[in-house]
Amino acid sequence: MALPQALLASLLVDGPCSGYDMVKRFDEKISCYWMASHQQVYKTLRELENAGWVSSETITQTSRPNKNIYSITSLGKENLAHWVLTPSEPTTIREDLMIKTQVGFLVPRPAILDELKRRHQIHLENLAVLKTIEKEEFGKIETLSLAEKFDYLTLRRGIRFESDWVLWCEEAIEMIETHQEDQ
Amino acid sequence: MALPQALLASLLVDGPCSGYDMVKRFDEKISCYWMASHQQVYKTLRELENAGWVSSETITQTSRPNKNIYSITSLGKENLAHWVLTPSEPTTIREDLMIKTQVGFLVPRPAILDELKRRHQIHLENLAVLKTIEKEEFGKIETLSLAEKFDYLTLRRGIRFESDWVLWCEEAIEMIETHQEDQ
DNA sequence: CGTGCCATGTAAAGCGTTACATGATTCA
DNA sequence: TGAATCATGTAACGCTTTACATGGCACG
Repeated sequence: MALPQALLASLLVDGPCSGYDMVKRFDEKISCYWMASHQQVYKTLRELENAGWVSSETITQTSRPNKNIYSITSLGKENLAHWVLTPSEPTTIREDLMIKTQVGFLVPRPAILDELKRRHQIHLENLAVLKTIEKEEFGKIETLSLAEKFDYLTLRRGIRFESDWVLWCEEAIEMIETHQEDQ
Repeated sequence: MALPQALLASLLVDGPCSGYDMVKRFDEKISCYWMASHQQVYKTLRELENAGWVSSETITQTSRPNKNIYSITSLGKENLAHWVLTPSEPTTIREDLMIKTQVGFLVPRPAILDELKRRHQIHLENLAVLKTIEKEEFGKIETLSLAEKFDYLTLRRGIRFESDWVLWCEEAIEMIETHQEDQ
């Protein structure tokens, strides 16, 4: 629902960039709270330009395809600020793994344990990436400006989210592994 | 993507029910990991019946509309077990509040603090509901059967999820409130 | 010589939300 | 008398995913 605003926010906080660069930003940092395919990103950037919320400059390249560099306009900034003031409800959740866990008794225990361990590993890796960013970009919290603190808080949400998954996986693995059939 | 399986799982774990009842299950318990509107639920149940994964029985009522009670079939159960064995990737996240936090410096501090406090309250309330279910339905963990433990783990995921939101909101409010402009 | 990166796009199908619709009963 | 509950559905729109498409350059 708020992909346009996610793009505007990135252009504002991290500066102007091309659609291609934006996709990379999503893959790296933004993915901890938003996902988007390249098709969506390119399309939405064009729509934002039609609406006058971003402007673009084409950089002609010889040995590579041309780039369109997008920047947020003052109109886009106004719109974004206005949107920030509207309340937003928590995202609806859709987590396949929870369904699988709920009916885990249908399959052999090692099968579901393998899946839980795989997920544990994925979230450990995601967490490691985010913690590296935390260390490198937000070293001394006290010295951060207000804008940097806001940016830091989004990273903190990602770190908490991944940590929480890691802990749940550990709880689940422990509970399933130690279960005794004799009751 | 996995709404059919979510419905099958509910019919299996919590027993046969009507579309109307299923919507209530979603509102109550399932919502901690899946959301669905009544339109989606009714439609998907009909599709499941066409596929032979559920069967239905119509209960004629006089002073109320008729009910269709759906039950999972053995074919449906087989299909569900097969699906459980396929790996699933973490859900893509889409959280409006994170975008708002990231560009929170665009609006007056009280405005963003109000929104953070509102969210804090929402997650506190969600958490309270889930903890009540935990106490009432899963009192002594050691005595649970394996199937009950699997069911309990999905609830634990919901509890962790809401707790984590509460803690992040507190961290965010603290950080924004105590920030001194003098740097 | 194959794989991956750069850089952008179109088209179709599927999924989800929003709005609209019915109609009796129960409760404040 | 107005609102909420029971019980199910249709229709339109918009968002998201998946598949398909191009074409040169760099690296091993």
